[in-house]
Amino acid sequence: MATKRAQMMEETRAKLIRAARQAFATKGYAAASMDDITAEAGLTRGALYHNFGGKKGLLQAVVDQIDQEMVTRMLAAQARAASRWDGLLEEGVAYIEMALEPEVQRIMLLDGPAVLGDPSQWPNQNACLQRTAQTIQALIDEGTVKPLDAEAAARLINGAALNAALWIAAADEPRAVLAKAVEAFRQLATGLLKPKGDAG
Amino acid sequence: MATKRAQMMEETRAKLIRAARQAFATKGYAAASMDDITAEAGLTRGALYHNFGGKKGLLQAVVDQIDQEMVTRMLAAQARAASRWDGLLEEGVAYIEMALEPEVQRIMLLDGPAVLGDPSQWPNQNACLQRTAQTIQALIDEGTVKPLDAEAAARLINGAALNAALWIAAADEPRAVLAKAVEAFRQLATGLLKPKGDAG
DNA sequence: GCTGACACATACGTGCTGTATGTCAATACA
DNA sequence: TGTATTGACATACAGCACGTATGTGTCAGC
Repeated sequence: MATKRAQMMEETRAKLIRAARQAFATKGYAAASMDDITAEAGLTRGALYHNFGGKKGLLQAVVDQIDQEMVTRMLAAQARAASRWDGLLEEGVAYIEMALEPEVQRIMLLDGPAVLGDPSQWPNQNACLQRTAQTIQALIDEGTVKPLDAEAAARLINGAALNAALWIAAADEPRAVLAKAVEAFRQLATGLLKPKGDAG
Repeated sequence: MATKRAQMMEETRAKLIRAARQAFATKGYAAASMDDITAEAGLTRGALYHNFGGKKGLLQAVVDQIDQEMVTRMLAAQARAASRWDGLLEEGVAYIEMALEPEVQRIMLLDGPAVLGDPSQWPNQNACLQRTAQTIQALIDEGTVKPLDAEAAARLINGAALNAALWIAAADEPRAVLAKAVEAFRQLATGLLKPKGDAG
């Protein structure tokens, strides 16, 4: 195998990402020290700088990993839905529920945008958002949704879900608030629907 | 006058907030050093710690000030509208437009939540959000809007506007994107409207 | 088996934050 | 009016974290 070194390197990257994910989620990006992270991974800052170029690079790697996981879950949620429209709603609800997890909230919704800038500008191009935009475009094409800019609608829908999630997570009784938020989300989303019998 | 010292203190607070606002907006919270800020204000870190307790306290003060300004502008936007429903839409549009300003974006939308936590937990209680919630509650009471949780709807609407703004600000042609976003926002918001002839 | 390259470790300098202490002016009081 | 005390602010210091520059051991190629 000509890949022994490459394999080792993948392993160290994985260990660093794992430790960083833990530290960023619990302490936040600013308060998480690179010495602690690398020590937790059984390494030193040398490995970190070699593999990720710096602290921001490590955060980027963590963000990319979580983003991928979120897309997977959104696809699963959509696949369970009866119709494409229901699929969009389920995606949104799945997004809200994922954002309840402290890890997602802290890293993806708070520190990520603050440190790396606007999510839509991330190298990964924010796969979650693209998923939603594609679904909305399909709904426009099939005539279910009003003919408006798919990306704009996706941003608004995702933004609504995002803020709902932040609200829920900070609430005293997350479960009760979740129900209210999901209900409001479903109602709000109907604004995108084309009125019945419209010429289109 | 027993207020000479108090007056001086207000002046120093104002100077520090002004300098901090400038620095936070241009360089971001993390990259803005307290030495630079206080020097710009013609003071030292001693004054800063005495008046605001630390860097986070200073950010909080800046956030509160901007929050107040935003409420003022939202009230003005609502006042110009013909109906209460239009007022809600105009508030949203005003919010989007304000979020185009780098100062608002960087401080209120990125660094603020990341450093101080969820906006709804801020001491000031996020006046912008409360405004929107009040307006929606009034619309529910008058029968224009479906009977749902006003706070939930406000969070979703504000979140949608917020993300639209982040998107616009990062776009190559902000003006063109603004038009698309505002249109999508207006359409989305109709999801809150009660269907005509509904019993309510 | 030797050499070059690469992955990672170690050491050091710099800058920033927070605190502890000092100083001077303004108020209160006699 | 003179003095004591409070409080606003300045200064000095310690600790920590980041980034870089340099060193070291191990793996592929000839």
